[in-house]
Amino acid sequence: MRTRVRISDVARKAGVSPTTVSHALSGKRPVGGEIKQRIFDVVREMDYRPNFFAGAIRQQKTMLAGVLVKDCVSSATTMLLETIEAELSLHNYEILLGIAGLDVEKGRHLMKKFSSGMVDGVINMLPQISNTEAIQLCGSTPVITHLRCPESPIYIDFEDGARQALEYLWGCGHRRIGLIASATRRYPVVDPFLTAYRNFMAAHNAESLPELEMTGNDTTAEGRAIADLLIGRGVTAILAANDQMAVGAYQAAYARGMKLPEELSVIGSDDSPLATSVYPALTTIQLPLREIARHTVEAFLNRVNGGAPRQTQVVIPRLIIRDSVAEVRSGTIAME
Amino acid sequence: MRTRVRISDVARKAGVSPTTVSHALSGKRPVGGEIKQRIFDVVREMDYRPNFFAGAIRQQKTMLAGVLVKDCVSSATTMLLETIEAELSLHNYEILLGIAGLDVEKGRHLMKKFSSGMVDGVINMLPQISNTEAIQLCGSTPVITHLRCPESPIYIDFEDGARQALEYLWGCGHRRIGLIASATRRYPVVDPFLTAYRNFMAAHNAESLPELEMTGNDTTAEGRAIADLLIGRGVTAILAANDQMAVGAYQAAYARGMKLPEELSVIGSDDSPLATSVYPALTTIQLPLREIARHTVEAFLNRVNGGAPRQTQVVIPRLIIRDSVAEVRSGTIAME
DNA sequence: CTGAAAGCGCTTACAG
DNA sequence: CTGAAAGCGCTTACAG
Repeated sequence: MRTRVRISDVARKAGVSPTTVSHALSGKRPVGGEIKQRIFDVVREMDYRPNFFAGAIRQQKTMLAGVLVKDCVSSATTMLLETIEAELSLHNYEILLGIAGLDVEKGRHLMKKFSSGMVDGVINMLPQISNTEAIQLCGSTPVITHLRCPESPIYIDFEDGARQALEYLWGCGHRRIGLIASATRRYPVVDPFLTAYRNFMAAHNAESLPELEMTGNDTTAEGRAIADLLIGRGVTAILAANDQMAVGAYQAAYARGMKLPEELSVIGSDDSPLATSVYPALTTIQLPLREIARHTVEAFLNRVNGGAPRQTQVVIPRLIIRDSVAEVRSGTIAME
Repeated sequence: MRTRVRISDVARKAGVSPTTVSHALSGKRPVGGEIKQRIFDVVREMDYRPNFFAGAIRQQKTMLAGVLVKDCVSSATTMLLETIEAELSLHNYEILLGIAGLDVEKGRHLMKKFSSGMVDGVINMLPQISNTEAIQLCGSTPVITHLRCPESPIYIDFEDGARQALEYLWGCGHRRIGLIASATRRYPVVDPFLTAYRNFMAAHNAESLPELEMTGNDTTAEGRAIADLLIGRGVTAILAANDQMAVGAYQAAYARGMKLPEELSVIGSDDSPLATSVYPALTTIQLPLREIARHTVEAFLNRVNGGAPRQTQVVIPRLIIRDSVAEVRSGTIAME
């Protein structure tokens, strides 16, 4: 029972050569009608399945993409992973999944292991491994680093997304807007949310208000603590660099007995499932995931097939308006 | 550049046979100190990495576990996937990930593909594919179906978890408790939450209150709609079969301007990241994930190594008390 | 239209 | 301690 049936078993039983069985199955060469029929019958009867890797080793292709992620729980990764999977499976690629946490060593280990012939190429989404290091670790196996570097196939214009959010808040009369930027998103240089914030305030002749620019580590708990500080400093609205931290702002407000969105407006980023789970539903910056996945996979396939790296594609997020932003009461606007 | 270096390249350069290189690397046979040194030097210099599958095919082991999941977004799957990964990687197994959605055909396709020598065994977590069908699809490749069947290595005693939650609510004075059971969890027979609810009410000489037993499809939206009905029927507390639906109950209450937990107590299940993202933090039933993953992986390895299926292990969830349950005001208790 | 033989890149009896 | 040869299960020139 535990012993697999091989192509030679099928050949023997069908009274032909393995070569013919192989060709009948792959269709790469014509095979006589009657013989073909007999082969298919035997295949069905014996439940023969060609050993995938025996073929792969001969053809020098595994049809596997190694995908390295930090975790599988945070919604940003998870949503991306799922769209990338969908896109890859369109091209008959399966995913060899590596979950490395923030452990540098585990990341390196996995990348080396994957690139020893296990996969045709790897997609590096690990924050702890730079593109340069990834290339070195992967040797002759092509690797693309997902974001965070000039060589990434995709550049998400977070700055524009943040600008859209700020414009919307401004249009609703908010003048004292708190920012919770992300400490992990440092490409280019600093979190684009911070750049957007400063540029926006400058463009509107508002003071840059450094006491309202904060940076958090992406968790709800941190979002809550920072938001509490910001509320203490009199903000009427908060823009957070991800939904987790935005939801932390909800908690800070609720803990003070404030009403949302009347007493505090909040905007998040990512449009994770969280955004529609909380009350009121969170207005948030949505990433064009399909587009991102498509470009990423295209770049991956291109590299796997020996093409040169392509130009980075710029992608623009979009503000999804839900129920977490209210107009500032006229009294407050007059203050301006 | 794109051409890989083979063991024979290393052997030639080091002036030894491939056999010796192989043994030096695997350590399966003593190799002379000086020669060994030379081999290691050449390996480093040429950046040689043994082709994983060439070895695998010879050894009839791929060290890959095929894991089939419905999605990668819902937190229950995601948390489980991550713990299983951690456990598998302890045994040097990597995960070949298949995301099948609810599509029956895609699930079948992946299972067949995986079992054609790609993996040593598969872990089936797809609701749409029963254990019987999985076994048939996998042929000679061992497969274990994660939950939902008597042959599963794990049985989570959801009924006991629900009982704990009901007892806690009862102890806080709640008498009119609404239930939102899960439509997808039908093993054994019906959602154990429903069984627990009926048994509990019977044991406390309470009427079974069929108008308070509802079933939802696991989403926040559905949880909200059902909770709205239940609130209309005068419940003081709601027990939901997952956190998503529990959070839907939050939304229903907030939409009516009710205060949580004073005017409505809520308990969820799974202890997903959502539970600590909402306000007030959700009291919920926690699954012993580590234990589940450990047993599952043990069963997997056992089957892969030719062992017979083992007995199902029963695992008990545990109520995590946070801030979403309040005591019923004395006036209401008097009603009893 | 069909088959015998070589080869993918390794590992492992077998022989020394 | 070392190497030549066979073999893992396929595919694909090569020959007919």
